[in-house]
Amino acid sequence: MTDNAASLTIIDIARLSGVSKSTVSRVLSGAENVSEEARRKVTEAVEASGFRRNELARSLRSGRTGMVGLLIPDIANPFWAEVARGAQDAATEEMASVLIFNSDWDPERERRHLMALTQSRVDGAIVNPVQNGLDELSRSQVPLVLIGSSAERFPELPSVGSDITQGVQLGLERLVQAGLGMPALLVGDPHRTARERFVGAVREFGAAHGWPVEALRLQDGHYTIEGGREAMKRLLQGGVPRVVFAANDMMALGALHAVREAGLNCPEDVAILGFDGTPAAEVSMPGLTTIMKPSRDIGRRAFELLSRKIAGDEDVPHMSLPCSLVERGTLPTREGPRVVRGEERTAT
Amino acid sequence: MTDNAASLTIIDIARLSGVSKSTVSRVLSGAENVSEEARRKVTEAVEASGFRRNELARSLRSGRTGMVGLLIPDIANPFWAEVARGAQDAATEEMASVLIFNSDWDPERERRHLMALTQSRVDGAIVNPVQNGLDELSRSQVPLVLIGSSAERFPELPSVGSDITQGVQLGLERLVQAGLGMPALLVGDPHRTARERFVGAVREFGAAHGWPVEALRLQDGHYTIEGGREAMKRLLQGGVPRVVFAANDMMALGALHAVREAGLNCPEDVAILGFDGTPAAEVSMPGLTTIMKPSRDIGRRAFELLSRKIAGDEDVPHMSLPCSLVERGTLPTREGPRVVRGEERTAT
DNA sequence: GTGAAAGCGCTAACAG
DNA sequence: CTGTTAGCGCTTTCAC
Repeated sequence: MTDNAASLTIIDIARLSGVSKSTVSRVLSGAENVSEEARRKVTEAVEASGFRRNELARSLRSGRTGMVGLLIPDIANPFWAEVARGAQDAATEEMASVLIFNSDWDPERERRHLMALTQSRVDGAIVNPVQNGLDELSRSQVPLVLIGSSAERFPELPSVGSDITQGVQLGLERLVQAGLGMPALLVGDPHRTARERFVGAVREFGAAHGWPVEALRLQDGHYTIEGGREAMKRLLQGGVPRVVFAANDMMALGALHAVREAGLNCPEDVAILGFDGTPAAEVSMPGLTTIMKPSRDIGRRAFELLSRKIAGDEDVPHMSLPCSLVERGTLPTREGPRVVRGEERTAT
Repeated sequence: MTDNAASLTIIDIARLSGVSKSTVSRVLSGAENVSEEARRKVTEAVEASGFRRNELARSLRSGRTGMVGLLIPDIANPFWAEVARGAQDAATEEMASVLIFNSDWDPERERRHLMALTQSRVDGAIVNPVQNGLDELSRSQVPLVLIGSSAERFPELPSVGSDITQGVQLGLERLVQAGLGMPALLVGDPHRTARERFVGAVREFGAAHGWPVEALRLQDGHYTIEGGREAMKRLLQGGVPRVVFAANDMMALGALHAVREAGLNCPEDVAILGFDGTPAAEVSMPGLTTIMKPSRDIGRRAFELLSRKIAGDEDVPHMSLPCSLVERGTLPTREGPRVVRGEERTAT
């Protein structure tokens, strides 16, 4: 094996195997119309020399890089890490790779990374938009798939998100089965569309089940453990609720702390249901029962949709992936731990 | 602004601004020897047309892609996600981007991704090696920086890791300050070099402090919550230790569960110290006091070293980054919560 | 200071 | 089936 295999070109291989560079190219890209003889000679030369085709040149010529961009708020956030992993898995299967950028929920960074993306000539991009003006990308013709609830602001673009309405229903049904009534709600940032969706779904379900929704108790708080603990404390001051449903796991975990600190027991005195599916929810005592968002699947499906769009498919749909219920210890027991899933929905 | 700005080339800009494409290229790459007049005209044309230079063509010509590869076991693992984030942050500052691949600790996958990396002509790569044969990459001349404790198998390559000896000392010093004696140890996979390092550091410290190290209690278990819980149960059967030091946070968390289940209190009856710094350790009750590995910094420094190596620096060092102590609730209190840091070390 | 010309390594017609 | 011939869009001598 040659040592500086890196600098070998297809011309060297052509010389080594006594054919033209076109033939080498054909063999390399697995074309059919090549004689066995030629294929063998080329293959041998390639293996003997350790040659690797220069993907850069190939991309320049073919216009395809085999790379897609992924623009998310923060890879260090477990939810987004799962999404990224899903996208990578799908990409790997199609021999593609993923370029990841973090926006930190900052429109300016988002804009800059969007530019970097288009310049590096990715074949397409998956983005969780934090701003309204997606001009940069939509103008630059890069095939795009949106992820997350904020995607709804761009109905013209394909998207995949979690079906939070279905998730809420799943949780609420679990509550009625356990004989619990309407939960008090712990919710986060009032500006996110996710919050409205969450509360709306609870109201709807409640109305359909004869709950006194006008008396629904809502406590706002910051989207963190501390925020959840404090919101729960405030809630407790207005009377101990039999069950609380938090819009995210961190707040639910904080609520669990607050319940304990108030000298109450979970799930005996107050039951808690979370929403997210963060790994951290597994380690609390008791473990948090929660509605899990299909994070990894979101990434995977987003890549698949993007793939279709890159291939020229005109009407790539909006997808809503079902949440699942993961039973741990913060709700009164039913028949033991299990996972309930919903069905995937697609709309164009 | 033109609509299909994507398909514009530097020749179009040349025509639009009435200069040659060489001049356009010069302006674009910020060369000095260009008249103000020309620079202005080109700049205007670029802005008016929304032109974006094709990085692919640039890369092909210049041999630089501005991309580095990052090959880690699993981006969905919080530790590696932090490492990735650190590398990305550093990369962004230098206008570079990061291509992430997951090996899942599988040598075969590692090999395949390594090949993909070299073919996409990244400028260099940061890898956590899972196998001994790094032939693929080392042969292919791609600048490389290793991360993680397994990096030591390749002394010829620059690397950055966490100083686990220092981390262990930090924890142990904290124990003696709290008046606690030699801890029982909860350790994971016997084959990883990390384990030996951990135990070795405890023995060394113990010997220096007159501990009866020959009586050191060691309990093996799987590197998970469940594994920790079971290992702790076994340990408990041989007598309740005053304090246990787990080689990783998941096991420590499991131990916490086991202690509770045995009707004991933490930290009153048995104190627990973890090692890792996973976010999940924050949510237990009490929160886990632990030694935190400098994960994000590892990623950042690795990128910086790689950058030097790409720039042609011949003697890029091995780096050992200090761990820090994060106080939460599983050790008897001292003066309240705080973080203690160590110092960074470099060796060539 | 500027333009012309020659590629970077590969793919894709187009003839044979 | 195979070789020849043009480029992909850009950078980079090399003259002027």
